[in-house]
Amino acid sequence: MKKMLELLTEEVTRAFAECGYDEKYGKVTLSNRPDLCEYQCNGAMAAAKEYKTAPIQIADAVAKKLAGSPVFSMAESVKPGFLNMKVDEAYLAAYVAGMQADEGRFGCEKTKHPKTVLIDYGGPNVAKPLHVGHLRSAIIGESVKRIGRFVGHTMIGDVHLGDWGLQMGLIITELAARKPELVYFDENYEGEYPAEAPFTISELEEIYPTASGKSKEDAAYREAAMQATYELQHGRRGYQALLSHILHVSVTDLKRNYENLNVSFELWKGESDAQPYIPDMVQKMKEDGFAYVSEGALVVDVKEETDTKEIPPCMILKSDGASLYNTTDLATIVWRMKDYRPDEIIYVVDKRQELYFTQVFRCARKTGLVGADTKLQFLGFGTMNGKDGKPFKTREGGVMRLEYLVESVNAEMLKKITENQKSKENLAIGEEEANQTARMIALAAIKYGDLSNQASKDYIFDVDRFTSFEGNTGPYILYTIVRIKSILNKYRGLGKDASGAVIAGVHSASEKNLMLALSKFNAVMENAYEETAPHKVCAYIYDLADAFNSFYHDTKIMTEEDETVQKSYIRVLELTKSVLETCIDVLGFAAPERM
RNA sequence: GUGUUCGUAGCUCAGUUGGAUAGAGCAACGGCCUUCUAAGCCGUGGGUCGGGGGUUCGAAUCCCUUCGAGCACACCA
Repeated sequence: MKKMLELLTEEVTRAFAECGYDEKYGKVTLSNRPDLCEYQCNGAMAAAKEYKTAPIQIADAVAKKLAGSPVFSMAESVKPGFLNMKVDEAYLAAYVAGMQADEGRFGCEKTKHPKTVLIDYGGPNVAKPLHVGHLRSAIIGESVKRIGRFVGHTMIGDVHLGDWGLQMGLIITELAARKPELVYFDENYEGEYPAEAPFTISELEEIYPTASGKSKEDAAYREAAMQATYELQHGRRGYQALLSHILHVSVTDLKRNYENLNVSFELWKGESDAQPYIPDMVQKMKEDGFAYVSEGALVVDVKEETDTKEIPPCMILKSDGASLYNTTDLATIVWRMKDYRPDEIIYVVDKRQELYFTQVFRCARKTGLVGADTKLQFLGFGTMNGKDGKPFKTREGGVMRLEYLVESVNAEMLKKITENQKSKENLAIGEEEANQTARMIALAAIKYGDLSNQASKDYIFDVDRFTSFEGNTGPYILYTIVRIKSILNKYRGLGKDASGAVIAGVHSASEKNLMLALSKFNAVMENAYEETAPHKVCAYIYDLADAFNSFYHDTKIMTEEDETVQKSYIRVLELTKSVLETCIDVLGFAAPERM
């Protein structure tokens, strides 16, 4: 379906043309004076210059042409040269009915030019628990992926595991110190290695920080870890067997954690997967004359004339010949292009890495790793701060595990639900349902709290505010959906059925308002994808929920006596519910049945 | 130092890409439940959009300048 604004623009454009003015002036936008009108067109003021005519004269003429239009119930010209319009009720109702007939899409067409988009988010490290720093990447990335998918693109999420480097050597070294008898450390061993890992996830999570701490104080220990890293990377069998154990144990745990956040990845690739591509890539960069030695390191210049500041070259190899983060990221681009040929790669990363990624992107482009037809997009997100405005920490000042954060919000939510249940004897839910509901609301609180802010800005993670059931919060959105579900259940409980009915006209101002909000759905979704801006979906559902709640308040649906009108209401409710559910689904959470 | 992002109500944030009287939520105050979930709805108060200058019919939005804050600036990831 065409967007409402497109349809209105077509109509106004026609009027401009009929008056002899250029069509480009007919653009209709949402009104910023809702007290005066629903839509407006400012084209007359722009046209005034070209035609040397008073804007109000142009607006008058166009308004006259719009009189009697089936699209507008009101179109008038105002003071300087505004065109103010209200959409016709029957026209609007028909549009909304069209949305409903469009099962699952609600008027949002899939893109005519579907792209393959690889989206890199998550970025957890193997053997280290997820902490709050991983939260934003997961939440934002998942949402962008879902929005893209809804709009019709092929979205491939890659977790991009941190599974390479010294950390692996550290773990192996510590393990060797604790259990030297394991076959993995026997260089002469030639048999098969055990299928069972010699450690659990909690041991692993303890081993790494211990080893990391020791290496900072003990030079010999650090040396051993570096040696182990080297041997691992150069094919020592026992160490590679250990690596796959570490990976397996760690990834299993990571998957469980991400699942709790309703976040999933199509690809579980890591930095280690890029390593095989490094030698050829570096070789080619040298041969093509892009890479040269500077201060001992191999670098590629990425300066451009339009730069407002000196951009340092992109380093490919350190002066000791070792690879580094850049090398891995570039080699990752190599396999991504080879295996998936994406039209676009989106990096959902902390915004502090922006300069670094411009270097990598320029280098990839310059050296031909990606062609001009592949877009590399940096989606940087801001820091999650505590109530004090400083980076989020535990009470002790440490990094908070993501699991603990989620658990504490779950607990807080369960407490609130339990309290609330006391006042609702007839709606009381069991303990198990309460637990599950609490988790759903908690997730909505966390995700909505994050996503409703612009991704690129820092934001304050305020548990009390996010878990509040009042105002612009996730719980408020869920509550609205639950209210709708409740009416629909009651309606069906009476043995009634409105499934064949059509949305028949507008019956009140609040219903029109609700329909106006509904009609924006397709434009919002497309725009949210184009601007990779989940917060626009949040703003939309808040508006929609608000419009619904007003409608709900002054419309008695169950006691409506006119059967046709009642069915029409029910259909509007169903559509509102579907649109809200579709929206929260792309944001990555869902609504319970009751709360 | 260079660059960059930002500064909007007491607090947390929007602001449709230059439009009319700058909007929400929280907090404060006042109304609305014998009727579909009051986790709701309706209303009141609260602003030199950091300051100054400019561009034009018109600026929170674009340009300059100034003050203030955050962040980044090749062998970490």
